Amino acid sequence: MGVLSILRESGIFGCMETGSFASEARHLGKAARTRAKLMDAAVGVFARDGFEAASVNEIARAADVVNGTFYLHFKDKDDIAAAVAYRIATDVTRQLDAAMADIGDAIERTSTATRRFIEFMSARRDWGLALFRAVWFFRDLRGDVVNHLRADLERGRKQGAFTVEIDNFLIDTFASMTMSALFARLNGNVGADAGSRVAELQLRMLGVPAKRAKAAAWKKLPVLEIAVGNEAKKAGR
Amino acid sequence: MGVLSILRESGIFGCMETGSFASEARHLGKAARTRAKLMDAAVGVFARDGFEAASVNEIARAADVVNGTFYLHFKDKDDIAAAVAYRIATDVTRQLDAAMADIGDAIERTSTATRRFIEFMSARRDWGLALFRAVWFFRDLRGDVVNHLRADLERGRKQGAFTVEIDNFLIDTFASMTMSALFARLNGNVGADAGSRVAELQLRMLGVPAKRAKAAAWKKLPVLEIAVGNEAKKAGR
Amino acid sequence: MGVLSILRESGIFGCMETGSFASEARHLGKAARTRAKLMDAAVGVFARDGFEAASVNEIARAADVVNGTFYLHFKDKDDIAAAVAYRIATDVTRQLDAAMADIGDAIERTSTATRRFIEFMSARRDWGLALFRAVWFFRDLRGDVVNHLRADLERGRKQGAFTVEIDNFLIDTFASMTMSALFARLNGNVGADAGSRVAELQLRMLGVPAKRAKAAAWKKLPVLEIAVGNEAKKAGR
Amino acid sequence: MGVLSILRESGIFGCMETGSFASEARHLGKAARTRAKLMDAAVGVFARDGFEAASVNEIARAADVVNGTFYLHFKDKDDIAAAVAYRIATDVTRQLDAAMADIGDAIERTSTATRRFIEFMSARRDWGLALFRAVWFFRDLRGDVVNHLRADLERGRKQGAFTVEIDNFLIDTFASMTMSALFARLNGNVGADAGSRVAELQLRMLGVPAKRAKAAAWKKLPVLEIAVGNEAKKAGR
DNA sequence: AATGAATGAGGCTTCATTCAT
DNA sequence: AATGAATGAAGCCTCATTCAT
Repeated sequence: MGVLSILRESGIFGCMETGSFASEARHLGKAARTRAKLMDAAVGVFARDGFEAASVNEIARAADVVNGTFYLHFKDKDDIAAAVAYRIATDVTRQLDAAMADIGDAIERTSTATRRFIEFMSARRDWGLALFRAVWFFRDLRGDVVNHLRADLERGRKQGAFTVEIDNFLIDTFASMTMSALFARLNGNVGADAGSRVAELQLRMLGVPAKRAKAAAWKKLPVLEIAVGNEAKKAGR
Repeated sequence: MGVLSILRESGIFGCMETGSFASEARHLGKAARTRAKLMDAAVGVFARDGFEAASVNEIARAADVVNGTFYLHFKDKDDIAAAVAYRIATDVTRQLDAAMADIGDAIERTSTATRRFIEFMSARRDWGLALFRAVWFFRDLRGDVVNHLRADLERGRKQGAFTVEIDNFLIDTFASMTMSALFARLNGNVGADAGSRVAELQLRMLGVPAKRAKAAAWKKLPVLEIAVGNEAKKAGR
Repeated sequence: MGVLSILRESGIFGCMETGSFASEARHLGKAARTRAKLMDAAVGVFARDGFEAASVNEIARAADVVNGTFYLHFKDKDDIAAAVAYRIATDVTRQLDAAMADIGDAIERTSTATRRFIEFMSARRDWGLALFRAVWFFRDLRGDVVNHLRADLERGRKQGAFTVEIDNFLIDTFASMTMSALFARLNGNVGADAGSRVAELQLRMLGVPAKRAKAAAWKKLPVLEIAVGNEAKKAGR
Repeated sequence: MGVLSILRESGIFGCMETGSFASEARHLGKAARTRAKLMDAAVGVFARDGFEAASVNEIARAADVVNGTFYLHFKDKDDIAAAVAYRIATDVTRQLDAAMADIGDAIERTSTATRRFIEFMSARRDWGLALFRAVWFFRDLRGDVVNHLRADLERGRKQGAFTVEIDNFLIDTFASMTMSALFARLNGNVGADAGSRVAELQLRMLGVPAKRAKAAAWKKLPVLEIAVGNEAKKAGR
């Protein structure tokens, strides 16, 4: 079974009408469902208005509960933002892990991480935009993701594939390139190849020869094959 | 006269007590002086509190005028932000132009632009932080600066120094790397070599051979030489 | 049996962990026990936060039941306050009655009532503080206690011991002196002799000669003697 | 000229329609007038609802300004309460001082202070009720008044007129008697002789012989003579 | 030009109370 | 009997904006 089918089964690339959190909480208690509704609403409002401009009232309204209900579930705006950030970080990390479980080569891993991250976050438009509008409050998201990234970069360094020093500065630079590409993608300033484009640039920056960089960054990801294929569907479920 | 001396005479690297805008407006009418005071105050407040959290009252208080006076000069917070952004963009552009007036080589120009920009914005800590805290409202700042950048990148492409396609996506990526380095610098996460470090990475990304990239990015900038000596003026370039 | 042993057996001077009301309701139905738990909690919260600042939610939390349960037992905060006040008034009256059953002399009765009241309410710190923090809502408490007081004062008047007119104004004044002493005691502004001190002042005010007033107010109360001795039991009644 | 005529001329016993603070601020700036209006309104609301139940919104409404205006003049409810308490304390102290300037005998001073205080506070019904409903927040009021009281009591002790020890406990008891009488007066439970009645009781308590106590407490205060007489006006000064 | 008092909308938060389970 | 989620009114406070002086 291919990578994307995993994603698919997890419901992540499914329809978003009811909100990702809410649909996961469908079978939980009432409180959990309301909490999830609020979190979905918060993501939406953060995405639309940005974190600062978002108001608790607005989040509650978007979640279709009265404002008082909000405080039954969260202490304040920071609280729900932290909850959302944590959930997104967890989800992203889990998905990337799954998507890259069987890739050993550092060059492949590095470019795949960038491409999958952008793919994933643009599929969940609200998440991506919320990230975009509230970067500073989604700081936590960085932790895990960055740790994985660092590991891959260091592996590449040891394998001799990358010729730059791996430190926080490099990682920040690398990450900001990915973010910039994601934002361009979300804003419609670039097509579906945003991931490949930026991945290629990143590899070049790291010291990968141009040719190899292009090959790795544009290599078809198993995903696509599975997405269209027939036997995939069988395998799908 | 050398590059830095231009910067110096412009008062930019001097002390900031009275605020950059106010000191420039010293000889203008009272209205212009108040307007400048407000703009300086706004930069400071944006830098300290971020754009969203900044309040008109706070800006007025920081400018030492009553709140009502604000509205004599600006329509609202967005208005003053735009004015500030425009002035900063103009200043930055002018300074970079001056600093790079006599550099012909695209590789040199590109890396110098990045390094000077970071140098300049970290010297004017408030400007940098305001940019940092209010990126979205300083969007306009991009316009001019980006145009110059595009010109240099295309020149490099034509000269055969750069081997990537120059389009908006590349420019965004390039700019986000510079920004990321500036922010790291302002936050104290990296030393004074932030400019060189990121410039080297940018050149590698653009296709400049590692050795050449390192040489260009870390080359001593004429600045210092020019600042002290007389013959430096000759040596300047 | 002596006076204090009555107090002791009633559990009043014992430890307060479970709350006075709750421990009395130990053998009643579940509803009664919950009601008692709520009343104990209410006293505690009134004592800590004052009546106005106390919230139904807080009382319920302190009683370890959910907020909805409160309304099964009381209409609102006033309702539970009234219930608490009634119970406290009843208890106090009962205890004072018991403690003074065998005292005939009006001077003795008057000073003993004041001293016992202060002793009793400072032993039950929560009750005293609740009284202190919610005087206006414990108005009802006055009724019974005041009636007894009036009887003693009038008796003293008839016996010729007191030389002032006994009316509501005098009783209010007398009561406010006792209260003031209790509050000073609860606040730690005066020691265990608060009762004797104020009783002496009250007797002087009523017209009792200074010497006699001092003697009556500072006379050792039977309590202690009775509490330990055996013959005390005889003396008891 | 007699004491009361001073009070009268000061406008204090005059009509209260516009509020004591506001009428004093009539000739000050707009801000001061609004501030005074708010303080008058606050006294009224405290008197009606008590301090805890009073809301900033309600005070603003009573002062006929919008709620936002409140915060232009006071930080919060505590702030205005402190301002009001300070003003009342100052006024009361000043009036009592004036009313007792020429009394030397401690017995006279003590009973006059009590009687004047009650007279003064019941004339300013709102002040008295506010004191009544918000004792804890008018703590500051005690400071000055109590210091004067202490001085008079100690003077009496030294003169041999009082035979009790003068300490905080006694002063608290004494003050609570005065308060109790004031409250009875405000509630209509006692007539205009409340001051004399309680003053007599206080003197007895302090050790003044019954006869002397009665004489001092019920002695006509110059006020009354002046209020009615003609020659008083001459004598006034 | 500037002042600064006033406005009123809107955000945050708590809490008494109800109601379906 | 008890639960606990939800409600919505009401209180607190800030702030952009206006306006008379």
